Amino acid sequence: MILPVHDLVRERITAALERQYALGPDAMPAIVIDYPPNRELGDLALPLAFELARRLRKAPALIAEELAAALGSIPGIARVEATKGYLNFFLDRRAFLGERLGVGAPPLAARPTPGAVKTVVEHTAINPNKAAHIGHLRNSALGDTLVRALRFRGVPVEVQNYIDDTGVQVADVVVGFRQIERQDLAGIRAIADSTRFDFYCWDLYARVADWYEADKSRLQVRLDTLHDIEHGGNEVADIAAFISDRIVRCHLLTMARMNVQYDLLAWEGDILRLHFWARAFEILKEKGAVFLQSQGRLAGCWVMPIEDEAAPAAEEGEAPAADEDDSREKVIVRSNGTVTYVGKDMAYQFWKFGVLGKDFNYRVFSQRADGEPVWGTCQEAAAGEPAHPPFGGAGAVVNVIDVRQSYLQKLLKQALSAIGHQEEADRSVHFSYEMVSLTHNTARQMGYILSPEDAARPFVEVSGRKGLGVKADDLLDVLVKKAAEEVVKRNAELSADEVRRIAEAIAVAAVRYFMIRFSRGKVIAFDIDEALNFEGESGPYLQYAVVRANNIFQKLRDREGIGEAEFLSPLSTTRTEELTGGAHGHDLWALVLEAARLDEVVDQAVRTLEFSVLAKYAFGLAQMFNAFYHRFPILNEERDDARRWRAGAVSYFRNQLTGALNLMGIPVPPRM
RNA sequence: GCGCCCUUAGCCCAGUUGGAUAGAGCGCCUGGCUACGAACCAGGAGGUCGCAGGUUCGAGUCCUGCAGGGCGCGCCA
Repeated sequence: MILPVHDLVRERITAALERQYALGPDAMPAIVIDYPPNRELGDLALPLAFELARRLRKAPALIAEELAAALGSIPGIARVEATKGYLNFFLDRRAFLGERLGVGAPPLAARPTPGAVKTVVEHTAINPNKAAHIGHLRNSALGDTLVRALRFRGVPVEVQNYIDDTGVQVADVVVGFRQIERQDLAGIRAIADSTRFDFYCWDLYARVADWYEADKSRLQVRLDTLHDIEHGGNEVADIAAFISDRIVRCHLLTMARMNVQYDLLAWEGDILRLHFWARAFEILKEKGAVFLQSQGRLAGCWVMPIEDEAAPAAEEGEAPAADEDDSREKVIVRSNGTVTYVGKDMAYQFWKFGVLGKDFNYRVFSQRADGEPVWGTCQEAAAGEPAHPPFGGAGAVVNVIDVRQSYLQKLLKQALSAIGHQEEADRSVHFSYEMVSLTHNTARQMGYILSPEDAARPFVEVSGRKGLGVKADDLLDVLVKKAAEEVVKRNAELSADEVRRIAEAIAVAAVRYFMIRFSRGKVIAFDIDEALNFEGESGPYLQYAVVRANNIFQKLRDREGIGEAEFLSPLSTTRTEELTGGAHGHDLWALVLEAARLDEVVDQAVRTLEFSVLAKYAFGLAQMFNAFYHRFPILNEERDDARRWRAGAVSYFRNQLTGALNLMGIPVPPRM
């Protein structure tokens, strides 16, 4: 962990600037900490002198030298050099690695995360009417990694999964069962008990689309069904409830394969039945956030004015374009009195922040693999569990939803602001990401016939098409099968069960790494062959690096009967030539320093919601280890001091990369 | 029409609040297994960072304009 060192350096620099140049708190520049291009130049680099040159009317090189002299000794810092205007810090290598291996002085206390308020993260939110597809995997991989990263930083997190059980998607499957298959609840239950129900509905949903297509008048059936579902208390509603319950359970199993878990499932039906919207509507009206439009094409609708932040009010010279009469309004309640999708979302968002003044009832929906309960909202107090944990009431909310929802997410912030909760609006974050498509090659492999329109584009958009797409479980199954073949090739003695478990872990790594490695604003084209290629930059590559490191200590136990901790404990008194001097001291140290940057990288990833930096960091670290491993013998090294320092570096690297993988939800198999 | 995003090697992508010589992977070429396992490593070829201005000691990174591409802007969800 490097951030405590950063903090100490900043603290000392600030003090030195005060002493040397009488800079007050207001004049203090931001202290940037970089890394020099190589370890011979130092371990931390501060371009501070360039920043101060103009203000102090001095050459950067001179300022750097003065600061280096003024700093005095800093615990953990061996020396400070001024080079070409940079202020370069050299860490005390023995103390640094010793602390992190627990064989020397206790490490600097990690700083508390500033503003660590309870954070609600909502992700996944798959329509509960068919199997999860490949696009959902990007959502849950990003969302779950965010959750893990926040918890790593000490932020209390509540993971919610929103279940839209009252929308047209569920209604369509209900229509399919009743109109096409002529099934009643009992018949559907029998199907659910005897098939992969989410797969069954996947196909049925496609058939319903065709059924509508064949006779457009049938769309009236959909409307009637939707109406029945919203009303409740009839068999149609019971069927819808049954279907969404069963499909959600399928989704939870799929996500569990990916090591994704939830604390609470929030059901849209409960938001309706508990009249969350009615309460939110009262608040919106009370605060004047919405008004009843009396004229124009939106007459009779309750609307919210849309702020156009593109027209800055700062320009006072010109009158705002109010006379254009295009001041935009978003319909919240239709003229027929029903609430729109946005309205329901506003009520849910208000509840998340604890500003709605109402709460759900809660029941245990299912059990996670780790034994913890997954809670679900429910309507009836009688059906609820009185002793439930507190839900909602967050200080910050992150909604993980694809970029197409940007407009609506912006409206949620505006609504919070409009009802006088500016702080909640500021802490209402849309974690957006681009879509997942397929490469042409993969689309063909999945049996698509490419239209001329598709062929003209660089990739094939499929997740929006009814009944098309790649099912998440199918993808995982293919990956597991392929991984198992590779494992068997290399470990002929393993049992089928062991191979299966290892292959599952590899498949998870392949998918989760692929979903994380691209920056979120980029459309990614999923390619089966690339995902199946376990060479190069991939999740399995990372796992392999850790497995290799673990094997070293396994060999140590097998050959010499010595445990890892015992082997490393003499390091506090071992001579440090291997670590500090010699021709290759920098190689070993570079690995240690890079491994230490995990906390800094996580910090950056959370700040920018950009988890590709975590993926790339982990990959670079693994590469660095593989090169080191190849170049330097560890157990086979003859000099005892070199042997132990190398093992120490490997041990620390292994701990840190394992931690990075854990943040990405990637497990480390015992062998590969 | 308005708004947001993308444009870096043949392909696919990293590049931190602006910092030292623009980096990986794939593909191509050359070389390396004596198990701390080669799902690996070493080396090579490959660059006008979309274009044009600007700010700065310093710009792939910030600002303005332009071009190409994607997405959004429903009394759908």
